[in-house]
Amino acid sequence: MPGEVANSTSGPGPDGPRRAAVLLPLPLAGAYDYALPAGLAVADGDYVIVPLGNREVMGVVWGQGDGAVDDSRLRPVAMRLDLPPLPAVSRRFVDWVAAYTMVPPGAVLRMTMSVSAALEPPRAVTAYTLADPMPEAQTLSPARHRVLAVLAEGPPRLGAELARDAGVSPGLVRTMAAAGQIRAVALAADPPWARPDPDRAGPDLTADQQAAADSLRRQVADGGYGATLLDGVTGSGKTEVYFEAIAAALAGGRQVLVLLPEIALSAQWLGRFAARFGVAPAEWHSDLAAGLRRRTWRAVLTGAVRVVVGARSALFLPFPDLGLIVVDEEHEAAFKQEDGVLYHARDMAVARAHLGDIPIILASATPSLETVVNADTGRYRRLALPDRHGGAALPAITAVDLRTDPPERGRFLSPPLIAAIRQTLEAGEQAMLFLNRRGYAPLTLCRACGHRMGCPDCTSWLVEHRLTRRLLCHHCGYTAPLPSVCPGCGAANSFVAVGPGVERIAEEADHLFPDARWLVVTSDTLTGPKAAETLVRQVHDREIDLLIGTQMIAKGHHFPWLTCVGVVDADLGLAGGDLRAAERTYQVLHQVAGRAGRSDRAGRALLQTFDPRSPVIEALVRGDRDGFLAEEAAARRARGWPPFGRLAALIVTGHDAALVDRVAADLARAAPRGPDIDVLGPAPAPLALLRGRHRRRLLVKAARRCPVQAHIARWLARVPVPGTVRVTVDIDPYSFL
DNA sequence: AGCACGCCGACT
DNA sequence: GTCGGCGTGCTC
Repeated sequence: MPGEVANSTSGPGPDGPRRAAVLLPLPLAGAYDYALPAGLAVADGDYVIVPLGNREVMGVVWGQGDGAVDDSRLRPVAMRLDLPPLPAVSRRFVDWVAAYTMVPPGAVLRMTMSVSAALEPPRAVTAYTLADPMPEAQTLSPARHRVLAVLAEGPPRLGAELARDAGVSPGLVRTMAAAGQIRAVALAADPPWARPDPDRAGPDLTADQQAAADSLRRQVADGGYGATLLDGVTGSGKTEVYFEAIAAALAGGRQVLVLLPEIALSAQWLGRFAARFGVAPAEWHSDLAAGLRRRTWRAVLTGAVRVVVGARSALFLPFPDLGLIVVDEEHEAAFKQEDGVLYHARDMAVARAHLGDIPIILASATPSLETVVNADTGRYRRLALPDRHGGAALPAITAVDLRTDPPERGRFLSPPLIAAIRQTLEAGEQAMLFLNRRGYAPLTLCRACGHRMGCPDCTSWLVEHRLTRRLLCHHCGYTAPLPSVCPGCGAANSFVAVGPGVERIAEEADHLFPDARWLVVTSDTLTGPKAAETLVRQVHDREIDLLIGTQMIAKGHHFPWLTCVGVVDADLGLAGGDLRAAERTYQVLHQVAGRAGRSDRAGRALLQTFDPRSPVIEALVRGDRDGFLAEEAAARRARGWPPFGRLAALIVTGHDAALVDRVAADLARAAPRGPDIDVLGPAPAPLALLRGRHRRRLLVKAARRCPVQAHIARWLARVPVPGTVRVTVDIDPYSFL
């Protein structure tokens, strides 16, 4: 109401100016207080523009202000934006995530507002329609006639569209408008969002799928918080099952969020969604075009968008009426954000569901141990889909012992694997070679002096990439051409490539199978949704015989003629001190193996390993996922590791190694210790030097019920840290680098 | 996050 | 002698 004075946020006293706390999307310690000018009424959640220093920034009203800053220092709120407020549940979520991850709330708010010009009103666009009066026909060229003919058929058209349909240049359209031969009109830029239709008939479900779908539908209809693990083997049709839960939420008039680990590779997912609901969902990910990003963000806030599918950042969209969250491939490490605000999107999604009092579905063929334990203890419900859709069998997995069946010297494919691929190709079927390492060789050394090519800014070797003829640091992106002489001794032609990357495997495959049409698939070669689409089509049309790739080829595409998968180095992920190394190796190898034989053709997978007796390899060969998880759970319980205990990492970084060491040592001395909490370290991080900054790590190990954040907050408060040294807290770390 | 203020090398 | 590199500190 214009001129209204009383409102929910003004404070504190009757004498001073009315004030409002405004949270800014910046890493400040908390909300700042601003004065409310007479006549401006604001409520919690309102988007406002406020002065900050010599600029103006957008923020969100966050309560009434605590009065800690003197009235005289207050600056006035510049304006309130004409937008629906940030919903209360989103505000509580921001505060909750900030407290949990130990970052300033403004840093979390930034993730809910990460839209350039999000708050500008929709930009009007120019469209064209027939002029009145019409120009005299005989004076016009054929091209101009075509423009008029297109416009005569219907509503005003956008310039680019009109030009395309009339087969003329966009310039001609503008020329005609300037000459008054057609008329320019302003149109609202935001066309309405198509609504997914929950009542369309879905695909036929098996009895198992139907039972699971019915159960999920009931839960969504009943509403309220509840987490469900949808545990289905590869190819069991999990997606179709949770689509029914989405349908139920849509039928109830609620919004839905689906989180996927890799939105770029989800063309097939989008196709299935469109088949079920008639239209595509709204997408949300980091490389959305600016205009679409702004439009999508606004439409989520106004409720015009009903379903969003996105990467982890979609979790922070301002849904006013979210009724269901689905996290697909919930075990994926890609859900852990590893820079900026360090959070795990799956865990935060569960918290979001809790705060919103709505159901959440976690889907996976190889669920994380965390989720499995939550299901076992009854915190989560479990719905199992044990059978492959259409009765297709899981591939037979065998281990190839590299000690008894070694490759030729200087090569990486063993005789049994070569034979299997040859057989597959001769049968006219497709094969895949998996190696989770980009480039040609992970290490380049000088045969003459032993010099190893390392990154100047990181503790890591430079990886040779033959496609680009360069050395590349996979940690910081440093790149340099391969030098002509050794920087250590000056010898020429002395470099040897040590170890394989996918490019080297491709070279070997090309030599072994000269007639096969092969393709290397990595993040270097598969750069966008377009490229992914092309790849899928090429494999589908059998223009490719052999795929060679990294993790990117492990993802859920169904290729009916792909019947043989070779894992070049099954031991690769097991090295290093990562507590989830075995679990992750199981998940990724299971997923890769599952690419083979998904239709009526039997598939097989061969794992090259130096340790076929390791629990991971044995479990994969036996197909004993649950046995593996039980063993893994027992081991972690015995050591008090997650999910039976809690971890947090402190990473101390700075340019001055000695100073970093001193701060890390000071922190260790002041560390909290007790029956429920212990601190290990400091140790140089495995990447002791990253992007030119020296790193030391401390690891906090605590009991499950220990309030780790409170301990860490008190701890950091009693250790002075110079400004040049940064201490980052990683709650529930996934990476130990 | 910006943006200004603050001290040390290559230019007119 | 200045221009400007980015390290450090502040923004209600």
